[in-house]
Amino acid sequence: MAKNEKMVEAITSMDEDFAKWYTDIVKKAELIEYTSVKGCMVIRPYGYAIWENMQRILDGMFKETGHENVCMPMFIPESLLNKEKDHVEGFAPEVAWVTYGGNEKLEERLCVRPTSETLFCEHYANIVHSYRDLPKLYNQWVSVVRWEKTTRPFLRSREFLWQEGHTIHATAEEAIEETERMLNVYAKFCEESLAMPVVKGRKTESDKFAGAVATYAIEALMHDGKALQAGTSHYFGDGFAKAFDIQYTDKDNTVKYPHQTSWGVTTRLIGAIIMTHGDDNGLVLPPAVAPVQVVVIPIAQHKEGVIEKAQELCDRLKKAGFRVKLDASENTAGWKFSEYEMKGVPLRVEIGPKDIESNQCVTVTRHDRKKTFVSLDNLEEAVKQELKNVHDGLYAKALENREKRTYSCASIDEIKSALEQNGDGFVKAMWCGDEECEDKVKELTGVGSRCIPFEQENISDKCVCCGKPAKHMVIWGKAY
RNA sequence: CGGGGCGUAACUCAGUUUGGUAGAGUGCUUGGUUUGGGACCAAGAUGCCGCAGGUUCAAGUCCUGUCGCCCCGACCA
Repeated sequence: MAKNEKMVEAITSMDEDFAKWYTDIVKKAELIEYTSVKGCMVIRPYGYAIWENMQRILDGMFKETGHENVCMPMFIPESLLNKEKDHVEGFAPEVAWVTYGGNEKLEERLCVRPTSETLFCEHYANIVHSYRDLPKLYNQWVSVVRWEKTTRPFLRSREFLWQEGHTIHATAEEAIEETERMLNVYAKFCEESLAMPVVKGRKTESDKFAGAVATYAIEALMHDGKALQAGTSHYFGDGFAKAFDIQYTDKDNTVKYPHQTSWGVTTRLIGAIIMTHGDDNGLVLPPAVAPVQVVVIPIAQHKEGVIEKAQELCDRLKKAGFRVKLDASENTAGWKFSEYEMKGVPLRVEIGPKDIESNQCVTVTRHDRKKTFVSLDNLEEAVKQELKNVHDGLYAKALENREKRTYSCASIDEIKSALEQNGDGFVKAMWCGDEECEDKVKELTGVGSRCIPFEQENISDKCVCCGKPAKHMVIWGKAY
């Protein structure tokens, strides 16, 4: 028991201080290291491997839906950024500027891309001339810079990695369809690869992307009851096309403006995984993106034949396509157990002299520490099943937390008391569509609008704030 | 940008009130004993005390300035 206490001491408990728990995890699981520039972090091999797995899966989904990867420059001349009014107003306060090249002051300053709509538009204006040139379905995997005032690893850093899809279409219908398609891709990815349930919906006018006609988002609920935007997809209409003079000649020989979209997810998703699945023993990784899915730990490894047998299991699992690691280091077995729990490895396989005698091994699932004795004859099949159990278990647990923390409220007082009694969470409440009411709800209750879910419910007929006829059910919450 | 906290060994921190040889635990290295939930013994290595001025015989400690980081708000992926 004394030993157990020591394990818990290593990480601040979630209940005691969620923010500190979070930073403990990112440091102790060796995901990141801080650098001398505020808000800029080193993503260490273990953290980066998670991102690489996400990239691989998402990139496959993008390719399947017809997209091509490109790479835009990282600098945007000020005049280019300024072309679309809403867009520049939204981003100007947080861009970083380059004013010198070597010792020479630049004629025109360059901003370090905070997002690349303007660059894609400039490019599209050059290459799109005919309906035959459409659509263009482009994506890029790059980093962007936003000079944030308050920073947190993965959740809000000054430089972050992301993918940004930018597409351009002949018709509004096609572009809207694309916007929805990619939002669905994100939702599918979150649920099937990250074991993270999400709510799909549309952002309110005040919350939409700078320059967009409509912004759609997937919203997830973290373990502490705060909401996290996990991905966004924007429909631009022809606003950018007009601002950047992108035109094409249609079949009917008339000149038209095309319609555009953009969509993105970022390394913030790593933060989402941590805060959705993690516990007081450390990180818990969904098997689909875990850098190491299975760790093999030899027990009493000094005894003859143990390491060899452990190596054999490791090789078999590798051959079967799992990401597997053997830890034959000098550390004690107990130390290794804690270490890989800290690092969130979904499944542990223990093999010792007693197991070898009876042709078995022990598997332990990370999220519930359930031990299972497995015959070595069907190791691969059992591991596959246990990894599925971890994924399903994580999803169920996350969903349960979200349901437990989702409150339907018909009045401001109901919102207040629900949050007070049960803690932060998603509040479902009706809204008249008026921005004044949106602001007032936030002011009175502390929760802001997260999205207008596609799946609507009728909580009541009246706006939760002003009592006038309601237009939508909105999900409200405190945001990261 | 407001409020709070903190910069001393790789990490966590003591030492600052009252100036006087730079400390502890963990980790690291070496050797030995251990090994089914963060083992034990012994020996060792490791410091521009964030940075720059100032006061003083003497500064980690006092004064002035400055930089950075963390947390909480407001804003954002």
